[in-house]
Amino acid sequence: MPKDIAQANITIDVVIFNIINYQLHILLVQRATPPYHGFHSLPWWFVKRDEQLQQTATKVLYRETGVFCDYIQSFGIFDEVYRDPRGRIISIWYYAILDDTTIIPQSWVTQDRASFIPIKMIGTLAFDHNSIVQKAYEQLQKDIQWSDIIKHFLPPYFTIDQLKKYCEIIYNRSFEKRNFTKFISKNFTIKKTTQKEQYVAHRPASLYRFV
Amino acid sequence: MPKDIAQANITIDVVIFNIINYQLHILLVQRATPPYHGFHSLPWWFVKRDEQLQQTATKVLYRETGVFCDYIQSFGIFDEVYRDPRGRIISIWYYAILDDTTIIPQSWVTQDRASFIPIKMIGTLAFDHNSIVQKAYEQLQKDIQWSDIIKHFLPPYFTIDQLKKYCEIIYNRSFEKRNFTKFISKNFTIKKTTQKEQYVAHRPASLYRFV
DNA sequence: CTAATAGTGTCTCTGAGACACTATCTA
DNA sequence: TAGATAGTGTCTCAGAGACACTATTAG
Repeated sequence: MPKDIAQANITIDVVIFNIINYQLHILLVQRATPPYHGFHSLPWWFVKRDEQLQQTATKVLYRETGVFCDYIQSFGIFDEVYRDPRGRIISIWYYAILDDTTIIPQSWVTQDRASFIPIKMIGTLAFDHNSIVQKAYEQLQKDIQWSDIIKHFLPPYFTIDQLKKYCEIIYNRSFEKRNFTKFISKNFTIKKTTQKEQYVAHRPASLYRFV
Repeated sequence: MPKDIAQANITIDVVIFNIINYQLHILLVQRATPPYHGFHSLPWWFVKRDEQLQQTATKVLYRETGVFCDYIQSFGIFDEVYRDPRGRIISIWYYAILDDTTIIPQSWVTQDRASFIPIKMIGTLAFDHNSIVQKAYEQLQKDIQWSDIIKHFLPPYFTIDQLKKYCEIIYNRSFEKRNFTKFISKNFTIKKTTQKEQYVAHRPASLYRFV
């Protein structure tokens, strides 16, 4: 093996999406040290010797939320040739989706000041994290067109109206009820259950689930 | 920095696409050493200390073809936790597009037995390279929907029929001439020139170019 | 003129968008 | 019954597909 091969440290940055109160949120951590002291940044960590990248991403998610999720996906790489004496660092970006019934434990595994911030309220982040968030959001919008990924935002049982609202949030546009119903019954593999929503002061909607 | 952080070597694997004689080809190299001795594999190389990943990808392309191209794009990562004493290796996948007028120099920079193989003729490749090629092809098809990437396959001046045939090759389906004309004039930024194709025994078609 | 492909007119069909209607539940 | 949302019927419009037509070149 040639002598001048890069020996890089690898870090995983994770953009964690969650829809709370019908608003798209992202998990951010407040930095306690320079640089960018006090600024929000994406949660990240180093890949350890015997870890797959995906494992590290899962661990970063767990460390900040106390939960695991079933959808975590790589969407890009950032490589800057550092002159840092500690060596070169390569960042690999992941995004993860949490469904809105996930209960985030109150006591985090770490002491990081992590919180979900509405994506529309995000200010200036540390490093180039604003552009990473933007790229993750664009990737999410693209990926959702090719699959059933939207289901990872939803609880196991949901109403058509809820699915419609979640789609509207991700796509940042509105859909007409009738046309939306026609679209999903043609393009999604969802199934009507015999159950109905409860505690509503009107005709209750049927609950559906992904099959 | 913690002690148990992965110090990985990074390699770049490149899937080089080219349309030759109206067939989609991929550049493959015949392996001269075990493992998979004699099998075809994708061209690859290590990232050097002071190189950006993209630079390495460009160099891999140059080394095998003697040319540079203006479209080269990352589309995935492969990480296996090697127990190899030389250390961990992470592979980053790129795909590149060459246009069909590119003259590939006869004497390669390296002595690798590199050749363009029609994608439909590819047999069993070394390692998991069959699945990488498949992923690259899928990514190419997706990316082309969002942009003018098809132009990188084409010479600077081309006819509508040529553009149509190239689209048919990438999408692996046929288009109807009239509808295709309507589609591209609405969705592509191409411009008719005053030039016409030459040496044809029939009405010559106008030449177009991307703007 | 003929042969061949370039390039266009227009009908159909499918699916998104718009909007009004009926259905079914609680209070 | 009133109020509210669930769920459906159907018209319109834009774009893809199909197909036949006219245009223009070489020989």
